[in-house]
Amino acid sequence: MTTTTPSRRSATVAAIKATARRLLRSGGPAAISLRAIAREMGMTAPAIYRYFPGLDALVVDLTGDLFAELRDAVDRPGDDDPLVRLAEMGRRFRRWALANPGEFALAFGSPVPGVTQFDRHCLELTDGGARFGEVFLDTIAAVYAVHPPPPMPANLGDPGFLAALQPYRDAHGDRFPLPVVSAFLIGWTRLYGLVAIEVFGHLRWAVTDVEPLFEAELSRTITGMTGGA
Amino acid sequence: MTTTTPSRRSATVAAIKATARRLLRSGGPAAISLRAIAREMGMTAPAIYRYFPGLDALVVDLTGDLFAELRDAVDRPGDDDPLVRLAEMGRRFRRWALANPGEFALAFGSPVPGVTQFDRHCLELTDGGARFGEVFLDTIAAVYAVHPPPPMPANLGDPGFLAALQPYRDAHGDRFPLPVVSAFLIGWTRLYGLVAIEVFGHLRWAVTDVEPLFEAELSRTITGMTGGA
DNA sequence: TTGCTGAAGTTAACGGTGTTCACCGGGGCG
DNA sequence: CGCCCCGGTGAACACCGTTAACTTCAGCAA
Repeated sequence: MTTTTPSRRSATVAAIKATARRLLRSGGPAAISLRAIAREMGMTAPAIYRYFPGLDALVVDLTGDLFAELRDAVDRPGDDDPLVRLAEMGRRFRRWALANPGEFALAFGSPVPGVTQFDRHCLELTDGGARFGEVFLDTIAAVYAVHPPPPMPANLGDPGFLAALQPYRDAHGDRFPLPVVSAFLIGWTRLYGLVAIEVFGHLRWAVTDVEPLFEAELSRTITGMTGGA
Repeated sequence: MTTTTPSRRSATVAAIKATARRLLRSGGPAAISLRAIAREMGMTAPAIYRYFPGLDALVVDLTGDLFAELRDAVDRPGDDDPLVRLAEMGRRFRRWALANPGEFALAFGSPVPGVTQFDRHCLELTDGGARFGEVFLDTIAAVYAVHPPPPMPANLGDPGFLAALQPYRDAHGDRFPLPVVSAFLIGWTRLYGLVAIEVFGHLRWAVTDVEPLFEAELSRTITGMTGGA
């Protein structure tokens, strides 16, 4: 058990991830390569295997950090009306994604590369996704502590849907009532769609500035959470 | 001008794309490589350069085909109520995406690889995206020929938003009235979000079966197109 | 028939990638 | 002192895109 300084190892790990992050910022996810990282650090690529079992593991680890960073960037504890806070969280999410497109692509883009890492990827990042969703779930719960929840949409009260919620239940138990979960799923899906379609440029054939659409859809979603249709 | 059989060349082009498609189906977008294609065809990789200027061009070409195929898979000419037809188109889109995740990732996933091909990619596929959106625009126009359009959401009547619609206008002119465009943008964004989040597995931490959520959001969106909030 | 031309494919090579293996230097501990 | 093992190197293998030079061969013209 030669501990040396245990901080030395973790410092190198942090340096590796910082270098990977820099490559991600400048060249997108595909620019992250072990050899490029090692080159920038004045090392050789095999040395990184002392710290990570492979490139995939490094990327997954980095992505986990991104979820935490994004959670901090989005979370906005305050004593405002939770509805206002929720809207502001949506805007902060969009702002972070637009400012960090490569990071967004890593965390929320298309995985599907090799079927091999696909499962491992998802399993290890389940925690990140769940903890990220928690921030929104908390705020929506705060909303429904003030405003009455709207009537549940059809299909979302079925026992089949309740059974489909098993993964969520494993992560969060019964901490949130069903209307909160339902509102979260709808709101998060819309927010994801708006931001992903903008960051990935899939609406560039139609519109140059997505912000008006975003604001319209955001306010429509927020107001829909309290009794609207 | 030794034409030989001009069909021979186009047959080889088709064979190359078919092989690429097969690799895409079995191993995702990252599995498409010139060497693998050539290997499966009993050729060598440089031979493919007689037909495509490079891997990127091949992938872009293939993606263009996917847009056309998807348009055919989604389009449902019929004399039903256009609202019913629109809902069925949404379901067909989801079904196609779930059955062809790799293809969906190629057409609607995160680009962002190298900044180089990014622009070229988008420019060449603008046409595909626009022609694909056309199918939905047509149907929504048919909807509003029968049902009255809902009140325009805030922000989407601003002159700023009208100016932002320039790319759309370049592609489609003034063929569709503003409420049609507005309803399309909202509906398409929601549909994209629902399907992408499911295909990419970003909701697997919460839910095993997205279908109830999809159906709830779909019907909410469809009904919202005719006077609902 | 001969000869040219151009399309289609090959081999070899360069630089890039992840990953594995054998090796080695040096610091902490028994 | 001697051992061990952590962190690093170098070489190698297999894969990738891409380029250049070369061959092969069908088809047309003189």
